Formats: sequence, structure tokens, C-alpha cells
Amino acid sequence: MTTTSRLLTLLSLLQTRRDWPGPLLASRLDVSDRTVRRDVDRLREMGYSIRATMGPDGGYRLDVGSELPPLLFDDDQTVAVAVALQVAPALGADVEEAAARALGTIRQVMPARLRHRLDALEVTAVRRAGDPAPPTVPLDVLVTLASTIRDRATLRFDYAARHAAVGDDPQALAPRRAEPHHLVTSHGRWYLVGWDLDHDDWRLYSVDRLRPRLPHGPRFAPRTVPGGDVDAFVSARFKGSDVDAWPCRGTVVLHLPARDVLPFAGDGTVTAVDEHTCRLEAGAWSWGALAASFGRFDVPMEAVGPPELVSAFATLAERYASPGGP
Amino acid sequence: MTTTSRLLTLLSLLQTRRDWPGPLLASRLDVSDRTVRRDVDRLREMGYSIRATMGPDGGYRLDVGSELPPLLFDDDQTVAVAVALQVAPALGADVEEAAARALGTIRQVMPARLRHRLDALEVTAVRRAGDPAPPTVPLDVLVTLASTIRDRATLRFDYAARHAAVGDDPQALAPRRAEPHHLVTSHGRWYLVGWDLDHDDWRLYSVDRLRPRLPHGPRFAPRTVPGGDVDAFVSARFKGSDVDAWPCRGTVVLHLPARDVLPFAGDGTVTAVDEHTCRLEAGAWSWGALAASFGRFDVPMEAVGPPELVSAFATLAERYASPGGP
DNA sequence: CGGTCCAGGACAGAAGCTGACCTGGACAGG
DNA sequence: CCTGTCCAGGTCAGCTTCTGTCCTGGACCG
Repeated sequence: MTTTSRLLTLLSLLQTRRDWPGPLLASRLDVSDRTVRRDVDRLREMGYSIRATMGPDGGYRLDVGSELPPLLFDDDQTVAVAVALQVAPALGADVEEAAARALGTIRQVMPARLRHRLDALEVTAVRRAGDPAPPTVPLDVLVTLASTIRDRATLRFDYAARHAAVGDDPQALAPRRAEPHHLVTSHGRWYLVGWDLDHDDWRLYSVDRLRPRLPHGPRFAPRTVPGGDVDAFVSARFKGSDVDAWPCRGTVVLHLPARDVLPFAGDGTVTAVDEHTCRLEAGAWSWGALAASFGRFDVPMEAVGPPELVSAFATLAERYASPGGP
Repeated sequence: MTTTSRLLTLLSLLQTRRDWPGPLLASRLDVSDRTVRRDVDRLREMGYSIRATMGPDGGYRLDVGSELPPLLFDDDQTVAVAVALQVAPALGADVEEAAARALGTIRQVMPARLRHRLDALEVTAVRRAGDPAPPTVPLDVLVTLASTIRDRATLRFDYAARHAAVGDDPQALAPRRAEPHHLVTSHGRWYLVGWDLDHDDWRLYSVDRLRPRLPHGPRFAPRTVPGGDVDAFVSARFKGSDVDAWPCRGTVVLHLPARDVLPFAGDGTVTAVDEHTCRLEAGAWSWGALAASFGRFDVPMEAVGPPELVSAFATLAERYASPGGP
């Protein structure tokens, strides 16, 4: 009998009875008691929690949590697990294989009725064609960030320049220090909300551009996120100047009621001018793109500023007017 | 990693029921493919029935019905569960509460070490401000669709007109019949891939506009999705005329290399004209919006057609030229 | 026909395993 | 208090096993 199959036998023996004295296991498995002790250690290292009681009538016992009791989900929970773990790969974290395996493990300890329900729910997650794949974040980075948040440990990390990947260019990595507060995901991208110790201000870091350094720094006293609500703070930041800072921002007046513009304003800011007119401030990567983005409302409009936007309007006017130029 | 734990990992990988090519397993387990073959042999000797298929797209697969040892959650699986179930509400299905409860149930059966790991991973999912909330799909609808797919039962359902919600107007609901094949999610929206029995063609239905009727129809023999690959089929359909049909489609020539346009083309189609020029066909909700969308590339361009697009170009030219008009 | 995949033999070197022996600590009962 | 039973863990020699690197061969697909 090989070592591995002996370990499996040991596992199943431990499941059948509460207490197994070492010498008994030794004779049952036909090995020395020293080997039994080593086997138990091995199982423990693999994550099985085996408790041992000393003295007479002692022995080894498999703890709950290893011998997973049947997971008693209700129907909704089953669906949630099935859906969540099948769609997980689209979340941007590098969880595809782990999620599939977790689903298998969960499936295994389910009562038959729920298992059938689980099996029925087959879901395919697809990315729309042409949609760029969002950068995936390694699991261990997520875990590291989460634990520093929990431990309130100052985070030291290298941060890549905007629109560079972590691995791209070692030169582009800048060391930073921050007090991490929240791990946030949105649209398949991951962000860390933290207090930047070098800038003395709140920042939103892209996790895919971040590489934690060990060891962590000293403990810190948590601060209150501005507004008290992470959700609101992050939403506001997406409009703001940190992560999705647009290099070009400008304002137009649109001949359209504010309520018609609002749903399509994206991260822009809409203010009503009068009943039929509103002001929209938005951003883009170039002045031309910004000017073009206002055109999609398909109504008359005026560029307010800055001057770059006004001249971009002029350029666009010519572009739309004269084929091929300027 | 020891041999034994590698065998358990292998088991848990095989359990996910995909076909696993030997070389892939080898890299996952960080051993040579020869060792993988030996591991598979070992598992077979222990009684697991593992099928192997030769040739390209072959691989190893664990036969169902094998009695597995009590598999444990490992670290990665824990993270996957934590992340997936916390982010689940963003998936568009109505799972928020169920997912939270499922997480609690799973938490309870975890060994302490993993439970701590689970607890550390606190994730916030936020929707960007201004991002319209995707319609949520009730769980029971998902379950109904999934089970009709599994049972190969013809689906009878009411289908709401485009951009209407199910509850909006009972008059707008049209009865339909389809052979359901796949449940697909993308960007927080849910779709059903099915063969429409009234139109004798493949269709992609928005689940949020669909209301199943009971009882289901007769069984059907499954067809092969065009191309054989659901993923590719759905991606193609998103460009096509079914779900995301743009009422206005047109073509322009952009003075920009195709490779620079492709990443930003969205669901449009890019064809290279020459080294510095390409042709882009895209769609939008209005001719004005379509014309404006081409402007974001910030390069000279020409409207090719249809005539509506050409006149939209003219209108835009005037809009960008003259403040406030026309 | 070449590419991809599984199947399995041979072999040297490395790694792991086992049993024997040891000390030590926890526990229960006479 | 002392003894017997049990777990915990260190060490060490000897041996089994495992692994990677060869190799050949067959099945399958386009």
C-alpha cells in the first residue's frame, strides 16, 4: 500500500469512529505508530484539522470543518452560489480555476436534491466582442491587501504609472506608502481606497498597477472615509482627478433638458440652465474626443470652455464638413 | 507540495469536469507531464475512473459517480468564494441577500484558519456614478430557464418589446416559443440563447424582458449552436441585429491605422484600407449620435454611407461651427 | 502529413519515507 | 506519588519511491 492510499484510508478510518488511539491505527494500517503520527501530521498540513487527546482513552479525532457537514442551503442560496462562482471569472480577479474547484467542493457536500439544482444551473459568461479584457489581479495581491486592511497595517507598495502594467517597466514603478481602508471592485477592475501617506490625502489606487512590498509598515488608526460612505466616495472619485482623470475637461451648453442628459452623462456633471437647456462638464483623453462626445446628444450646443475645447469644435466642424480633411 | 497533496489537487481539478490536457495539468501542478501521467495512473489504481481522450482537444476527465475523499477548501478556493459571493449582487441577478446568506453558511463549515481568511476579505462592489443600473433578473426566472435547458423542454414565454420592462405594459408582451439552449450573462445582463420556433432561427433573448409561462412545451432534440461555440456565437450576436441592433448603422473611412482603431471600435467592424487608413462600420441610436461617435478618434475622416450618415455629418458640421444652432 | 495528445518503458539521481530509538509532556487512576 | 497510556517530536540509517529526461508508439484531427 502506498503512502497516499494509506493517507486516504486513514482519513476514512477517522471518519468512521470518534477516537482512534495511535497504536490501533498503526496495527490497522500495518505501519509503526511513528508513521501514524507522521501521517496525521501530513493530513494536518494539508488542512484537515485532527484533534488529539492525551492520556488513556485518548486518540485522534477528525474535527468538524474537515469532515464537512452537509451544506444545508436553501434554494436561493444554491442558485446564488452556482451563479456567483460560474460568473466569477468575469470579475477581473484571477479566480477562474479556483472558483470552479470551489464549486466542485461545495457540490460534493450538498444533499442530493440541492446538487441536482446546482447542476441544472449552467451559466456562460461572455465578454462582448471588442471589449478589451480588463486586467486580472492575482489572488495573492487581493489577499495581501485585504489582510493589511484588516490588520490596519500601513501598506508599502510600488505603483506603476498610469496605463502601464505592473510588469511593464521596472523603472516606472514608484514606491508609495498608504493606509489601506477598502477593497473595491467595479466593472471588473479592482481598486484600493487608502490614505496616501506621502500626499496626505485620500487616493484610489488601481490594484492591477500596484505591487505590495513586504514587510508591511506600522499599525495605523483608521480614518473616516470622506462622507462616511465608501460607495459614495468611490463613485465620486471615479469622476474626480485620481484614477480616471481625464487630461481634457470642458463644458458645453446643450439644448436639451437636464433630465434627458443625466442618464447619458457618464462621469460628467450636469447642471440645468433652464427648462430646455443644461450645462454638461465632462472629460476625455483628447480635446477632439471630448468635443465629439458632446455631439452624441444630437442637439444644438455651444462650447463654453476652455479655449482648447472651442478650437476643437472648430476643427471638428471642418472635419465633418470636408471629406478627408483637415 | 507533496505527492499526496498534489494527487488531491489533481482530483479537485479533474472534478471541475472540463477536459484537462496533460500539459496543462503539468503546468498547473508544476510538475512534468510524465509525472501527471503517473499521477493519473495512481488515481486509477486507487479506483478513480479517469477517462482520457486522444488527439487535439483531448485530455483527462474524471468520470462522474466516483466517490471522492473529503476535499477541503484550499486558500484559493476560499478567496474565490469570498470574492464571488460578495460581488455577486453586481451580476444583475437578484441574488444579493441569498449570496450573503450562502456566504454565511459556507463560513460555518470552514476550518478556523480559512474562516479567518474569509473574514479578512471584505470587498465592496460599486457601480460607477451615472452608470445606469442594469435590470435585475429574478432568481426564479433563471432557475426556470436553467431547468428547461437541462430538461430540453420547449419554452413558452411572453417577450416584452425592446426597451420595455416586463411589467410595463401587458399589451406589449408577445407570446413566443423557443428551444432554450444556453443561459448567458454579459456585463450584468442576462440572455437566453435559443432556437425560435416561430421564426425558425437562432435568437438571443434578454432575460429581463422575458416571462416564462407554464407548463413547458414538449421535449426537443438539441441543435448545435452555429459555430459550435456559445461564446463566439453570443459575441457575434451582440454585433448583430438581434439584441443590440442599432437602428442606425453606417460606415466611415478614418485616417488612422486599423490597429489603432480596433481597440476602441466597440462592437463596430474595422477593416484596414491601407497602412494609414481604415474603414469602420458601427451603429448607434441615432444618426447624429453615430456621426458623433466617429469624431472621437480625433482624426480626419469621410462618411461613406448611408446617405443619412452623410447628412448627419453635415448637420454636425454646422453644430460644431455655429454656437447654438441649428 | 504534421500537430497534438495519451501511453508507457528505461534509467539515474534526488527526494521522501519508514522503522527504531530516544526524550518529554499530558492525563487518569491506584 | 507513581505508573501506564497516550501524543509530540527529534535523529539517523537504510531503503523505497518519486521525478525528470529521454525514448517509441498509437490515436485523433484537419
